[in-house]
Amino acid sequence: METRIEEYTVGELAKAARISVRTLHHYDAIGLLKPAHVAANGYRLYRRAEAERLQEILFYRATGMDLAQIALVLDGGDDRLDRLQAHRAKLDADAKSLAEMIQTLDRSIAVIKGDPPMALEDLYKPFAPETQADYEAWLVQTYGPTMVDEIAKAKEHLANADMEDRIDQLRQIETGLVQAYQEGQARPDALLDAHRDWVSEMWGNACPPAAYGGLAELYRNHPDFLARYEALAPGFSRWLPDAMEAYVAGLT
Amino acid sequence: METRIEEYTVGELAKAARISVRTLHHYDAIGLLKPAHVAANGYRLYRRAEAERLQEILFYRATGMDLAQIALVLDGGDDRLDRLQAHRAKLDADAKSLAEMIQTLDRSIAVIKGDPPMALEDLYKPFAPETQADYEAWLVQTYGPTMVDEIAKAKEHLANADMEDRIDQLRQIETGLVQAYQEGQARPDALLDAHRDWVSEMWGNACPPAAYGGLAELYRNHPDFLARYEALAPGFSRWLPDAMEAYVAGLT
DNA sequence: ATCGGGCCTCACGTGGCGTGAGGGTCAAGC
DNA sequence: GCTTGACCCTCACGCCACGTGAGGCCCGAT
Repeated sequence: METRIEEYTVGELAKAARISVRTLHHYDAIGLLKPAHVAANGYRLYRRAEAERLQEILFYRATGMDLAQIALVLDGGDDRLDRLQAHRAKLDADAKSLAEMIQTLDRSIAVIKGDPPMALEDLYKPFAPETQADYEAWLVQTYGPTMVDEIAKAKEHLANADMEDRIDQLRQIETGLVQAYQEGQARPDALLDAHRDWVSEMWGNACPPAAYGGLAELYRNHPDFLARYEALAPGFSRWLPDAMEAYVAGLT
Repeated sequence: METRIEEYTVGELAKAARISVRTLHHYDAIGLLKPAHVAANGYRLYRRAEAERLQEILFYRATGMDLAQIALVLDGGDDRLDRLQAHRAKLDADAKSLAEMIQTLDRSIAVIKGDPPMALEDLYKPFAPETQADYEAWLVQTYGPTMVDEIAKAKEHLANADMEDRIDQLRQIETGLVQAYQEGQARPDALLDAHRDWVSEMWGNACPPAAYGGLAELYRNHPDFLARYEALAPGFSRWLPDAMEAYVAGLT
């Protein structure tokens, strides 16, 4: 009873690792995992070294790494750590955009369900809790802390009764903008003037073009605004920031 | 001066929507967005209705929805809400698996950096904070609250000095298992007997086969365990749960 | 000799486009 | 009226990680 060297066929290895035979063929084809040798009949034969390498491959695959990167991590030189951290950064970015998608979708679902689409009052009085943080971060980064303080002061001047009036004004401006969008107007500059004035008053009588452009960016990316403007008319949430930026560009 | 009906060519629409012409061709090809009509020269011509539909498409695309689903959401009947919620559920699942990937990868990076790979003491004394929650949730779901209480009681009997001894024992068992793995042993039953005994004592002298199998599942999925066992030997983190389950299956 | 279950090599399909190749169309300037 | 350059068109292959046959060889058991 002679002891053969321990070797696995594709089927055996695939079963042990709970993957498909095709996957092993694929890894062979792209050079990621070659069999220890190929028998005369063409059969691929793997040994323990290959089985271990396969497990490593699957471990990294389970973290979402693509096969080319896995090959580099396993065979590359000293920069394993760099590559892993690069991958880690990518996962972070993915997680971030996923979180944004979820928020946007949630708002949309709420709107369709008939829940009030995040009342204007909440968006602007002064700003919703989550919105507030993003918004202030952006303000500070762009204009420094002074601006934020000024806005805070300006807001205190607005009594509640005033606020309702102002919200009504904004609603009218927005209705006009939606009409402009639906009629296909290219440059609703008069309405945007009014909008910028409105924002300006909210910000303590200052809204330089760059700030208005920044606000466009905020509208484009923030789930609360996105869902609210999308609810006004399909496509409006994407049109408005574009129009705002075109308007800013036109302010010579 | 006759007023032509407002129409956009592919290039104009693409530029306005900040997408590529190819994308419009693609949407036409799959029937997601057809031009209002095609001119005699073969040019695609879009009107405002199509422009709005495009904006809707892009809005949903930005939430990660695939084109077939978008078509259903836009053209389908009353089940818009269902489809949106189904998509929402998928995003949740994605987010969950992404979070697991990130944790696993983080542990691995920490190990490579030379940080202690999450000390055994922390994993088992009694359990790390995060691990604890998952673990208890699983225990409760599987065995009911009684079991959890019993384990808590059993743990109190273990003084700190005892604990160090026990950790040493576990380390020896694990070293043996790693050897078994690297030598390609198919059924390291004796070692797994020892391991189950060890676990059993931790759990107040009870570790039925099903519970041991459940532990295998925990090892297979939990980032802390994954990274720790992967650190012992490449591939070991995947081999061990398999071996544990085979062992359980063999307990007739 | 036959049968069932491996193993092999093509080779196309998936999704959402990118990126040419090769060729018609249109407004403007000469 | 002719050229130029910026549009437009239709194929058609490439990407990534395999799934899923199709068609055929190999091997041990009956």
